[in-house]
Amino acid sequence: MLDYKFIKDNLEAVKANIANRFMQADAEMVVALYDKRNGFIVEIDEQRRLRNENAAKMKGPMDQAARQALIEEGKKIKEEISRLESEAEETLKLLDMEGSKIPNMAHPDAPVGKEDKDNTEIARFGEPTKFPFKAKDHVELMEALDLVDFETAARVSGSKFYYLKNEAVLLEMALTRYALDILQKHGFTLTITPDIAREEILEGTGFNPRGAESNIYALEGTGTCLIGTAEIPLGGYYAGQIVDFSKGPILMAGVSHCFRREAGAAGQYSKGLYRVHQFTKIEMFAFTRAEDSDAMHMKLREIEEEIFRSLGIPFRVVDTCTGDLGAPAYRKFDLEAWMPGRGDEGDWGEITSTSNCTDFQARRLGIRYKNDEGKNVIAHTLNGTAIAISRGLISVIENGQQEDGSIRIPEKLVPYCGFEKIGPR
RNA sequence: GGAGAGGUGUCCGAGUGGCCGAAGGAGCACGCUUGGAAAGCGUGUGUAUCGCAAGGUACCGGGGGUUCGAAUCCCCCCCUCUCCGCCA
Repeated sequence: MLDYKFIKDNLEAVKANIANRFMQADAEMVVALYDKRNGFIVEIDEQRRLRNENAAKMKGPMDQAARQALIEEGKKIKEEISRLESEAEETLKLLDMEGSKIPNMAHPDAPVGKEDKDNTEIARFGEPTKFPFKAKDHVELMEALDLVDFETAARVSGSKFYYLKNEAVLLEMALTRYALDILQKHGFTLTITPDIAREEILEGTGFNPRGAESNIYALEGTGTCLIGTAEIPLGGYYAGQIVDFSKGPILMAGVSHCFRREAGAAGQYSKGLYRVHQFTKIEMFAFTRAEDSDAMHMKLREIEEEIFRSLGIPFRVVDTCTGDLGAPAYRKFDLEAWMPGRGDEGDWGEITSTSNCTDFQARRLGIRYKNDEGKNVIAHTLNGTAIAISRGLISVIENGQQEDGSIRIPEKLVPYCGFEKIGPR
C-alpha cells in the first residue's frame, strides 16, 4: 500500500500513475477519507484526554457526593467516545478499502502502455532456435516420451493439473538443484517455504485472497490460503520486524509449490504446462535499504539471465509497461524464452519476472530498518523468479528437441540429471 | 484433538484495578576514567499517530467486554512450552 500522507501530498502524480496503469482507483476519495479519519482521531483523542483527566481526579479519597459527580461525568464521556469510535470505524474501513486499490508509483523509465505489446525489449540473448524440421510443442514431445500425463490428472484433480513422469521428474529436480547452486553462490539463504500462508500475509504482499477474479485458493474456515508464489512466505518472513542491514541487503531463495486458480484463462497460449494450477518454483527475494533497491533489481535480473544463458536457452528481456506491472511493482523486467512449439512458428513466452516493489509491500507488512540517522524507515522488497519449473521444462524440452523426437539436455544440466538425452522411444 | 503453563520494551524479567509507558538487570549510545582495553562511574536509550509547535492520544500476543479508570478482571482467537492421543 501507498502512504496516505504521500497520496495527499502528491495527489496529481498519484492520479496520473493510476491512469498510466489503467487501474480503477479513486485517489481523491482516499484523500477525503483520510482527512475525515484524521478529524475523528483528533476528536476521539480529545475525549480520551478528558476521560483520563476525569479519572485522575478520582485517585485519592474524597467525599461521596463529589465522587459521584465525577463518575457521572466519566460515564458521559464514555458514551461520547464510543459513539465517535463507531462512526470512525466505518470511515476507517472505507479508507482501507479504497486505499488498498491505489497502486505503487511507477519507475520514471518504465514504458507507459496498456498491454504486453507495449513492453520494451531491452536485451536479447541468442537467437530463436531454428530446426531443419517442423518443431513440435512440449505436449506432443512429452506425451510421446511418456514424460507427462494430463488426462489422468484431469480425472484425478481437474483440468490444468498434470503428472510429471519418468525423466521429467528428474529434470524437475535437476533444474531445482541447478538454480539453488547458482543462488547459493550469489549469497542467498536457501529455504523451502510453507506452501500455505495467512490471509494477512497475502494481503500485505499485495495479493487478493478473495473475490471472483482472485487467482488464489483459499482454505475454507482457516484464514489461510495456498500460496501462488514463494514471494508470499518470503515477503512475510520479516513481517512486523525491524531488520538489520548492517551486513548488507538480505537475500533469500525459496523453493515452493505455487497454486493458481487461473479462472477463465484458456486458449492456445495456455497450452500444456504453460498455465497450470500447480507448479514448482524457485524464487529470489530481497530486502534492501531504500537507496539500494534499484541496484538490487539489476542484480536479480542478471541472475535470471545467468541461469537461462548458461542453459543455452534463447531469450529476450523486456521492461514491463505500466499497464502490465501489477499494483505492487515499481518496475518489472520479464525474461521471455524462445519456445519453438508455441503458436505456429514458435514465439516468446514469459519464463521469469523480477519486480522492485519499493516500500509498497513492506509498508503493510511492517518491515522496517534503522537508517543512518537511527530512524526506523520502511524497507524495500524485491522478488524475481530464478526458475519456474513448468515453464523451464517447456523451454528446455522444446529447444532441445531432435528430429527423432528425443530431447537433448543442456550441457550444464547433465551432471544434475545423470543423462544427456531423453528418448527416442 | 485433549489437559496444563505461559506470551510485558532490543533481550531477560518485575508488576493482580488508579502512584505504570511500565521496576530491576543485560545490551546499546555518549561522557568520565585508562598508555590502550576490561572493569567501574555518570547520562541517555521504544513505536505509531494527530499537530506549525507546545502538547495530546494509542500500544504490555490479537480482538471484544466490564469499569469513572485495565498490563492487571471477564470472553473469544493466535502463538510458544510440557504431558497425552494421533501420525509421516
